[in-house]
Amino acid sequence: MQPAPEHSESELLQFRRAKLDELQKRGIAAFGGKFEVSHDPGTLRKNFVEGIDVRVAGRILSRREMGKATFFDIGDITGRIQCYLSKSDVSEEDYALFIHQIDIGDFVGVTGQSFVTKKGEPSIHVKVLTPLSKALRPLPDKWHGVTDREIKYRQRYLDLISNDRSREIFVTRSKMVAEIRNYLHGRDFLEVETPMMQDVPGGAAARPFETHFNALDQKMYLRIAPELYLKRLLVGGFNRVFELNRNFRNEGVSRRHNPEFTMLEAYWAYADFEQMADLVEDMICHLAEKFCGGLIIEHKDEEGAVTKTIDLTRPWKRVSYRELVKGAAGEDWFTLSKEAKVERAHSLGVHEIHAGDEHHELDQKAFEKLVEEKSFNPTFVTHVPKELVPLAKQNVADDSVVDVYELIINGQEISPGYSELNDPIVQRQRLLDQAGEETQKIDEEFLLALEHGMPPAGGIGIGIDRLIMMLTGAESIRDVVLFPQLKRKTES
RNA sequence: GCGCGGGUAGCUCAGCGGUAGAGCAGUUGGCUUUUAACUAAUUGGUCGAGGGUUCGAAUCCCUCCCCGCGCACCA
Repeated sequence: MQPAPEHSESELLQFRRAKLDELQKRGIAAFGGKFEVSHDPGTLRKNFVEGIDVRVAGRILSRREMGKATFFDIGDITGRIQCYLSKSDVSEEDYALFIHQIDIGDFVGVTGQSFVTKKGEPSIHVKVLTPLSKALRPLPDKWHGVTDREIKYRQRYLDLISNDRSREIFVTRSKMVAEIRNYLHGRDFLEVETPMMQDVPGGAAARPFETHFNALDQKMYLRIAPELYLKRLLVGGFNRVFELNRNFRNEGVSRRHNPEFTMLEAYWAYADFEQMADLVEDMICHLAEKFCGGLIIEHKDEEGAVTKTIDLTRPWKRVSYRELVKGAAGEDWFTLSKEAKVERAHSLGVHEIHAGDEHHELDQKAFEKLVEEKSFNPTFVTHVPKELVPLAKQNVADDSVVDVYELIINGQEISPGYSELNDPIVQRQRLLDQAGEETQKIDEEFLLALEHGMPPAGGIGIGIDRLIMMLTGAESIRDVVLFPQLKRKTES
């Protein structure tokens, strides 16, 4: 891509260009090549050993010039380490080169010895400094970093360079995702990849993104869920299987929604939703203990004050949907007329509710506003009305509800779990009932697979982004997604 | 899509009808254990874009663009 055309290049950029020219004039590779490193900057500082030879590379993040000597910090995603360069160690010419041609923001390699300064700072006494890459633009404010949300998201690299907190979140996310895979592999789940481009977008109720397959001249959709393919694998004999990857939903963006989001789905043959709840509870606690220092998760604001505390101590509450709604909206809620429900909701401060809706929609609205958004500690909501969940088994004792849980933590749904519906005849009818109102196509290939026999199974989905938000205390999904979707920035 | 808030130097922000400001970064110096180093001097702006009101607009009005928050759709 070409750099954006500018009326007149700012002085800042001109100086850096001039420095680049000077380096090249002297035959120094401004954009260097291989540099063998013995340590990463942050790793060296963490496991510091004094008096050893080291070769470390990184970006210059700050510097403190003191005449004939200079301290500077180099760093990367692992952290930073201080370097000390003295005029007496290098030639006058080289020292001047460092002062005048090397900037904060440049990548350099340092060769030298580890030592500790008077003030106790682990440092590298630099003997050779190797320019590795010239930065033609300056870094954000060294103290405040980038705070402009738009720059944070559009130029995430600047956020990562300058904000410790962002760096920590994304490193933690990566480790958590790896640990989730380990956890499932350790329980003999096989990871698979199923189509992201689908002919019939199924497995959830959501508007899909559309695309076109030129070679076949056919409309395709980005998947809204992998569920119907993973169930085909249950039919095929994969008795423990999972997929951890992206879903796409063509809907609004918000603090809790990114149109592409990461979902874990796992299916376990011969299990039921309660066994899946045990699995999820154990897995999330495992992550919290491994990465968050325990089961008490504190969310903090900018100043470090605790704004929210989530207690993951087991066992987690398991309560039926109706009990929760009754507890929040009144014991008589389910006996009320539509109008009475709306009136009751208004009196409880819920105004986004309309008498024109079906009863189950009114119930769901009351649930979302009065229960879900106010539940921070984990709650497995069980016995959910069947209208809301067409792919789960109906309860034997009460066929108006399904054998599922919906796990609520941090005021959001983090994970649903089902006893999966494996009766092809009932499944067809349930899909038809839903398709009627949503005008969705039926995935006949999926039903064909079910007709060949799918073992009874438990299944889960876990919204990974929201899970990471909950565990890291991020307030917005954009703080746990490296490159969140933003509107195209037009010339103006 | 609707409502509210925001967009000023590379970054963080102040200014809110009367000559465009500060800190950091940058530039030129001083300083060989500093760490938001210190210190002297100094450069840097189509005030998001376009239109209007006014003697005069970063500031008031209109339209548009982008970001954030809330609502709606949804996980």
